[in-house]
Amino acid sequence: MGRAPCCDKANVKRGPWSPEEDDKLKSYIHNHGTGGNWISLPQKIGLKRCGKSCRLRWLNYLRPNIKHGGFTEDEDDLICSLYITIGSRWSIIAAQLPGRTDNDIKNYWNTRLKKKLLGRQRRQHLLHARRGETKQSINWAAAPPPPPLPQAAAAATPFLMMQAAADAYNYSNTAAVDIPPPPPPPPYGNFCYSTSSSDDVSSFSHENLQHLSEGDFHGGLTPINNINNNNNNNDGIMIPENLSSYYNSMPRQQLDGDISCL
DNA sequence: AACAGAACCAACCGCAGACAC
DNA sequence: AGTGTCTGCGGTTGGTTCTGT
Repeated sequence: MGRAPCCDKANVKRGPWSPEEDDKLKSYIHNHGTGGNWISLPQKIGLKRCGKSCRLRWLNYLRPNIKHGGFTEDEDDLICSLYITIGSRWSIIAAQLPGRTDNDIKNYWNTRLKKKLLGRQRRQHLLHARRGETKQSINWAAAPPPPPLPQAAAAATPFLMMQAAADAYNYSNTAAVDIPPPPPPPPYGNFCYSTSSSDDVSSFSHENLQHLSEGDFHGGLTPINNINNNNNNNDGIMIPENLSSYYNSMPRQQLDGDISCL
């Protein structure tokens, strides 16, 4: 036999929390802790809430030292770098940002940061166009079969795909005439991107990746805390040292799936 | 001033893995 | 060992606020 059901959904209150409910939850947890069981907690306090809802409320808003809003440029950069590195693992990203919750970061990313990043790409694209610079065209159909990548380089693939998504965005928003959007990028697309951009996050071309060894990603990683101190010389993919082993242990297929939303 | 659409964000939903029985 | 619940996570929804016309 398993455990008792979570809660009777017909008899639980839903929607925004009142200050009274917040007070009850906060003072109970302050005095007794969660007791390791969120499901039974609302009953003990006399709250008509689902245990899941209590947990969410506590973790995202009531627990001490939570920061809301007012994300700094440094935090923006860190979130972008981590997203590029590990995808939408919000709990891991939140763990790198003291006082921030995964929900907060997720909302912030979805509503602002994603656009900000794409906006940067777009501006850069326009700048290149204005200067008369040309980028190597992306020939999706004719791309040769990808040679095997070193494991760590393969781990960077989500970033390349994100770049491809950003470029697809640029193409579809800057063209004078309607050009059909490019087809979805192949797993290891034939991309070419500047590595000297003024963007906070720089990239490697696929070709460059071929010449990188695992050491370039592991031993020679740029520690994530250094990102904030850098200017325009971030010509690499930055992986937090304490996350690189975790990240590189993940199956590639799963990681690629992380950016399917783009 | 009124309305529409966009942006924001708190909360809910559903899934997968962990775990109790 | 098997069953079914619990927990934690990421994705999504829907209400509220903001902004532009």
